[in-house]
Amino acid sequence: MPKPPKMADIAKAVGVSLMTVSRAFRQDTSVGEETRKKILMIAEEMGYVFDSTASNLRSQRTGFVAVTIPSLNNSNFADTVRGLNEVVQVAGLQVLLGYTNYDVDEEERLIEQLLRRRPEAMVVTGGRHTDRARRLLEGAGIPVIETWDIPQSPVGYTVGFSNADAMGRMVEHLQSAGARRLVFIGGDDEGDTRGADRRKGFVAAAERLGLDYQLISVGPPPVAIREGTRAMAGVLDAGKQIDAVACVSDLAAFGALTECQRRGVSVPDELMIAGFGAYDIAEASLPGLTTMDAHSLTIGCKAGELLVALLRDGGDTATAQTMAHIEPALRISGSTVSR
Amino acid sequence: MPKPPKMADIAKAVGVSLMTVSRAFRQDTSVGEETRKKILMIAEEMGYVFDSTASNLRSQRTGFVAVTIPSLNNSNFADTVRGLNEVVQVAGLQVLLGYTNYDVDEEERLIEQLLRRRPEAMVVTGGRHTDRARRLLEGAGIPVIETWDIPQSPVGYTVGFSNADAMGRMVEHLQSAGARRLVFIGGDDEGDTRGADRRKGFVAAAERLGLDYQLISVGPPPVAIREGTRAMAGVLDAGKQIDAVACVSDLAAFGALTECQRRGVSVPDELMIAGFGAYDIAEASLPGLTTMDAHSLTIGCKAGELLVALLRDGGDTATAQTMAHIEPALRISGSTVSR
DNA sequence: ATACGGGATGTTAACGATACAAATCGGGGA
DNA sequence: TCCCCGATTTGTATCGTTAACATCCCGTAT
Repeated sequence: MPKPPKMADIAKAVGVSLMTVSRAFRQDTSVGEETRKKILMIAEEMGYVFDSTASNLRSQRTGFVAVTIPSLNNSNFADTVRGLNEVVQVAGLQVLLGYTNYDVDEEERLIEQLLRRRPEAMVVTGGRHTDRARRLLEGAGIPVIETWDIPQSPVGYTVGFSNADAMGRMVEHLQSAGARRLVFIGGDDEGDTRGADRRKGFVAAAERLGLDYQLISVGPPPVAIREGTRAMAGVLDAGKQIDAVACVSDLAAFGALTECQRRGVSVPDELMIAGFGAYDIAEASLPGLTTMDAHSLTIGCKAGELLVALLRDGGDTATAQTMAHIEPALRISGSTVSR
Repeated sequence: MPKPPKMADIAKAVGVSLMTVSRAFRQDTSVGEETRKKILMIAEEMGYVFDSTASNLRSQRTGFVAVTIPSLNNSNFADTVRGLNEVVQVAGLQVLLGYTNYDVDEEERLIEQLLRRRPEAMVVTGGRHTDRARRLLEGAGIPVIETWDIPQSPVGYTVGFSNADAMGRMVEHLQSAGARRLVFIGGDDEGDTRGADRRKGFVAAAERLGLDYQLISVGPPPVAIREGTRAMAGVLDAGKQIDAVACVSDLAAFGALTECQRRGVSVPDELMIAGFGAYDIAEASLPGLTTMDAHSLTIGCKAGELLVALLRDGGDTATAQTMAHIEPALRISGSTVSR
């Protein structure tokens, strides 16, 4: 098999210099209309495919945006990545995605792995990192955006909200709907700071409002439908009288809901159920799930826009605010309020 | 800000040659135990981060695996990517993901975009491509794997199944469960060959078995919960007597199911509903959804294993079969059979 | 003692594009 | 007619790493 052609080969074939070919492949540089057309035509004929690896090295620009998320499945992060992707791809950037599996050590490995690729910006989920990960991020010399959290001491930029406050508002809603004895269903806190914050917010609000409460942990995140079902079964088996269940995610809430239905427990009349995240299923289930819309997609879009602006201005960071707050919205539906 | 250190700087600091540093960062090359330890220590101290862009260029290896999928949201492909990712990442490969949005022209653009990054292998969803896309894939000189389909004339390797046959089996199941008048709910075929094949399989089986049927299209894919709800509403409004609804995906089936429940139509007694894809929701809903498990995760894993093997052997393709068939499994549940 | 082998290290020249600076070419104004 | 200007094109060095080959050192077989 013959070696694939490179720019020099095109140049020879067309009868121009290497540099002219190079510029013909870029948008804005000055090349004669004729020349460019000819070059592109011959390149296509010869089956030339531009080699970014060389370009990346020489220009010191990769067009990569590195993104770390805990998990793609059973989580809102997929939406965030989608929003981010849509925004950055029109700017000619390519997302490099990595999964931390809710583990900060894994995150550290991942961040180092990704930084080797010389991304031009880094978007991470959450604000808790190992010391080394922090050092790596700070030393990388690229914009860093932390999402889904409001860290106490951010590394760089932030696009997020307070998970604790959001869950607190949910508890307030449950109280105002008449609930006095609550249960929180969530995953292990280990590594999932968002889940942990929601639990903390739940506890804080419940105590502030003088409500009776109990916490249930179902194991490592992500907390999906199955876990919600199991936890609900446990709660109902225990036989303790309760009024409302707040779940760390809509998936768990949906699992809890179906378990109730399976056992003939009427929702919301006998028991209210609340979720988190505004998944599609919250709207579709019967009854609909009351949930907290964290605007996952918007978080991604905002992060993307911020990042594109930062990269365009070339470090002229004055234009952008350091901390974007995306206020979650309470969506009340049939699982906590009779219709 | 001082420029980030490179290998040469480490070399100087440690007092060895550049090459020794380079070797120290790789696994298998011969470097003295002492020397390596010292190099790694000083590198860490100096905050050195390996630069793959240079390595990629010189070694002509990127460690990238390019993957194109129609959509990450509301689809099985997320699982396939997850499986693929898990397998290839232990081999030190990084997935480069792109979304075609169920459009072959978009796919062509994407494939070219991705090939510029010089991936070492390419995994695409489906077997239909533009001529140019095909040419690009064939000329890239890397292993190409088509998934989720069995193309008539594959570009390279295949990991998939016959969507038509799978849906045919579903129709057989519905018939044997007593259904005679069927409805198929799917998206526009435009670009979604998998959906189109399922519809074809539905039609073929229905005609073969002498069943009455009707086809409903709900617009461009992905076909999610909302679309299922809407389509079901349309069917019920039409008032025509039917026995079973087969959906192109579990999400649509779930939407259809909840719409029935909203209207008091008993499933499966008055109407059977079948989905496709074995999403979590199929198991969790009440009643459970009868579905066709296409083994999305397995498809990804198999593709990953194949690809890792191909890359290790360095083109010694004799070891691997060209076409891996992953037989879907029918999962019968409460939405088509009374329990 | 000499030759030999193999592990550890060093030297040089790429990989394929782009930054930067310099050269070429017409054409309009003095 | 000559010079200068902008548009277009060219030449050369270089991005940071690794392949390929050369060298050195030391223990062991002969």
